[in-house]
Amino acid sequence: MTAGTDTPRRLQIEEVASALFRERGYAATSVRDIAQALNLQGGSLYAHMASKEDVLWSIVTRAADKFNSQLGPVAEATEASPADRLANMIRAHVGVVTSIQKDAAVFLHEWRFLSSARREEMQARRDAYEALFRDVISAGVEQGEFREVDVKTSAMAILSALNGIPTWYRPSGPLTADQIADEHADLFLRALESPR
Amino acid sequence: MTAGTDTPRRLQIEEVASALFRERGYAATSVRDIAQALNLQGGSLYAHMASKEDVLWSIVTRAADKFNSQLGPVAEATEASPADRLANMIRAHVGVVTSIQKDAAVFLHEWRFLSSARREEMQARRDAYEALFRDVISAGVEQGEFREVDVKTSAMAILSALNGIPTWYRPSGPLTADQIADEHADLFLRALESPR
DNA sequence: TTGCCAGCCTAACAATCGTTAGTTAGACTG
DNA sequence: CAGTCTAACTAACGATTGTTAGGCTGGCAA
Repeated sequence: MTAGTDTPRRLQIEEVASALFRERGYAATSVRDIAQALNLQGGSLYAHMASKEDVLWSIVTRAADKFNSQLGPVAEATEASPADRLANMIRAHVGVVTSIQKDAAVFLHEWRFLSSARREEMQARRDAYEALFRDVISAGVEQGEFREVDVKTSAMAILSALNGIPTWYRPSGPLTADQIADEHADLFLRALESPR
Repeated sequence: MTAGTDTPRRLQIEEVASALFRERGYAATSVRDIAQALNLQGGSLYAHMASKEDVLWSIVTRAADKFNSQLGPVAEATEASPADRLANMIRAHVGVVTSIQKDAAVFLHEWRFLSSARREEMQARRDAYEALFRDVISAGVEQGEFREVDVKTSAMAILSALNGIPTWYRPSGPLTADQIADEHADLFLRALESPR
C-alpha cells in the first residue's frame, strides 16, 4: 500500500530529492541516488511515492504555494501606493527564495521536467505570478509614480534578478536575507521611480 | 578517422544540439535525439564528434569566447567613467545573449553538466567575468558616481537580470535587442547613480 | 501468544543510455 | 577501370534507467 504524501519518511525523501535535483538536475538524478542518500535501496522508495515525477511535483507545488501565499496579500493591498506595494512584493519574494532556498531553486529550474499536463498547469501559475509584477509596475506608471518604462522588460528584469538569488545566496554569507531583500527593493525602486 | 571540429556537418550537429539542449536540457537529450533531428542514426554522429560532452563543450566555449571578446574591450576602457563603462558593458552583454540566444542559454544553464575538469575551468572563467562587473561598480562607488551599494549584490542583480533575457526574449517581439539593451542600461544606471 | 502490517530488501523487467565495431554505397583520384 | 576516401548504415556491448513483485522482519494490537 502506498503511504500518504505527508508521512515523515516522505518528507525526508522530498528533502533529499530537492537537494539532489538542485545539485545535479532532475534528469541526471536517479531514484537510486535519492535512495542512497537515505541508506535505502532504490525500489524501497516506491512504498512512499508513486513515481519520481511525483516527488518533483510535490516540491514544485509546495514552493509555488509558498510564493502565492506570501506575495498575494501584499500584491493586493491596493490601499498602498504602487511603489510601496512593489517594495513589499520584492521583499516578500526574496523572503521566500532565501527561506526555502533549495525548493525554490528546484521550482525555478526543474519544473520544465514535469510531464505536459502538470507543466502546463505550472506554466499558467507562473504567468499569473509574473502578471502581479507587471500590474503593479503598470499602476505606478499610470499614476506617475514610476517613469514610463517598458513594463514587461522591467518586470522580467526584477524577477530574473530575484530568482538568481538562490544560486548565489549563502545563509552564512556577509549579508542577511533581509539585507539582500532591502538592497533589491532599493535598487529597483530607484530604477523605476520618477525623478522628483 | 574522426573529422575536424569545424566541418560543416559538425557545425550542423552543434546547432541542432544547442537547440535540443536548451529545450530539454543536456541530460535529457540523447545522442539519438540529436541524430534524429538530422535524419541520421545515433552511431553516425561519432564520425564527427568524440563524445556527447564534447559537443556541449564546443557550444559552451564558443559562447564564453564571445562574451569575453565583446565585453573585454568595453570593460577595460578605463578612460571612460564607471557609469559609461557599466552602461556599455550592459549593452554588450545584452548584445551577446540576444545575438546567440540558443548558445547563450546553453552556456548559462547546461555548463554544469560538463565533467569536472572542464566544469572547473568554466567556473573560473565565469568568476572572472562576474568580477568585471563588480570592479566597475566598485570603481563607481569609490569615485562617488554610484551610491554606496553592496557591490556583490548589485553585480549579481544586474547579471541575473541580463542572463534571464534569453529565456523570454523573442526576436519577433515588440522590442528590438537594442531597445532591450538600452532599457536595462537605463534601469541599472538609475538604480546605482548617486542622486544629484 | 498470535496475527498483522508497515517498511525495508532482493531480484528482475523492459527500455534506453553512450559508445564501439564492422560494413556498405557512392563519389572522387590515379 | 582499380583503388581509396567519406559518410553513412546496422548491430551490438555493457551499464543504467524507472518501476514492479514478492519475500523477510520487527514491533504493535488483540
